[in-house]
Amino acid sequence: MPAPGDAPARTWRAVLQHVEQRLLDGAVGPGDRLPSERDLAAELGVGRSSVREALRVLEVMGLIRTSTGSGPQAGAIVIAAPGGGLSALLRLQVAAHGFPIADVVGTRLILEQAVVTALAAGECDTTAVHRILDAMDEHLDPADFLALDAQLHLALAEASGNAVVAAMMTGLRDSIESYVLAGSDRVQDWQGMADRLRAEHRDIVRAIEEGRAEAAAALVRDHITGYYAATGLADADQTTH
Amino acid sequence: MPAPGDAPARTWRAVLQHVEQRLLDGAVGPGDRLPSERDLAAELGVGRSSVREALRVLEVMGLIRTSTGSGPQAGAIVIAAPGGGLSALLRLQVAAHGFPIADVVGTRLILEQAVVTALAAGECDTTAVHRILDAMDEHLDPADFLALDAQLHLALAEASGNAVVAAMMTGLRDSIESYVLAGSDRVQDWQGMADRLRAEHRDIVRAIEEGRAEAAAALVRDHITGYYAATGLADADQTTH
DNA sequence: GCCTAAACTGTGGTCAGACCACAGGAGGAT
DNA sequence: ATCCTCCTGTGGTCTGACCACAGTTTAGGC
Repeated sequence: MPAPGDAPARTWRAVLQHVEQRLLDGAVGPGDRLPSERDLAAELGVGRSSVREALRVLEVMGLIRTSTGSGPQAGAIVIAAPGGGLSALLRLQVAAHGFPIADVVGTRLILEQAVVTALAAGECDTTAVHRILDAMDEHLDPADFLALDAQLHLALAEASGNAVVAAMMTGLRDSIESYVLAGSDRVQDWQGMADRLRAEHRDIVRAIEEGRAEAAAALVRDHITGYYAATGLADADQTTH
Repeated sequence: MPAPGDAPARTWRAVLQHVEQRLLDGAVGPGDRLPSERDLAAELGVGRSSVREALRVLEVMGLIRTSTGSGPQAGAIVIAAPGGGLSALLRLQVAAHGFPIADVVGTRLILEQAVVTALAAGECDTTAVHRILDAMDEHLDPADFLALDAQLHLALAEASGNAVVAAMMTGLRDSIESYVLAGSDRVQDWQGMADRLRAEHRDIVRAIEEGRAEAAAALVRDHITGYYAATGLADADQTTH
């Protein structure tokens, strides 16, 4: 028996489940095209609006990409791009006060520490990381600098090989991007702050490459909490070890 | 300059941004009602279909709840319920092979360890946890047992006070619920497995209450990896310390 | 005057049809 | 062989209509 507050049969949910089932069956996978909206509607005996609402959900969740026109690239094709959906979800929840910013930062802290700990423990390819590190020496504009900073942290997450962690970290970062950017305005000596962040980045990467897991985790923790403290955002000092 | 592949002005996105802006402005918050679909359409000068597609997105992301009828409880009401949206997102991504199950389990491992570590480090209320613990002594059916197990882990996450972590853990768990359930069929001696899980749960809670953070983390790691190993799912032995 | 039941209003949910812009393929003209 | 035009099918959007539903209002009976 389902929960008493179960939804009373919404058509678009049926469409969603149908597509999800196709996904689970393996009938369609990344790269494949979904039937056209009109075909799907006729196949399921529902209106096109219901199909569209279901496809809209799949689109914002990063499961499909829709294109107009004709040919093999047109229509709804399955892409499994988790990043965008998570970012949108977290950003909206933060906007609606469902997620306190402190909790977002705290979660990022947990994931980042786990990432560098794992990287330090095993072999990993840091060429992409070093390229971003070098690029950050050039730029001085806060917005560009922070964009590269996000890329750097994402590169570390991807190097750890866990797609879920990488997607979540991207989403967490994106969801508070505007706050991070606004915080940069409150920094008096941005040049000094940038230099400090650069140095901390290189310290972290060095600790990873030398296999000092505990040190890398501590450096990351200080790196993140330090920036948020300096910019007047939440201290976010919880759920850390 | 935005990315070259920027979406060419989709109407429903404009509606979404409009609502998001209202959320950010604080013009509407949890508990408030959104304008009716027809009013919103007229206000923005768009069709009702576009409004509906935007509201559909907000609904699946757990931001609003829609009800038919009239009165104060009808219409689209802002609720900031992050759990459902995250669960749906992760479940769909797993279905579309965007997220390997091993990565989901690995991420859960990271978060659960962080949760118990934080709980052991500070004071926390474990009455809700103990209630679930006692309830698990009664039930024997695998499905019911695993449902209570999920509740237990969720209660721990909520006790840590981080809403984002709690929501993510719920989502991660839900997204692989079917696999976990299927795995229970492969267990020869379910009674023995249940007893083992019960004992492990109590060990974990005891370690938390006694402030043994390192031990609690280790117990949680063994608890989760042990079950997945016994049920033939991914060993998921990555990004742990 | 009070209570009950019917009618009303406004809501989301769904469908049908229409039109548009767009991208590719088919076909003929050069 | 090349280029150009027309055609087809796609998603994107709008409009109008109808339904089920839940409150609110009103009319009716007592």
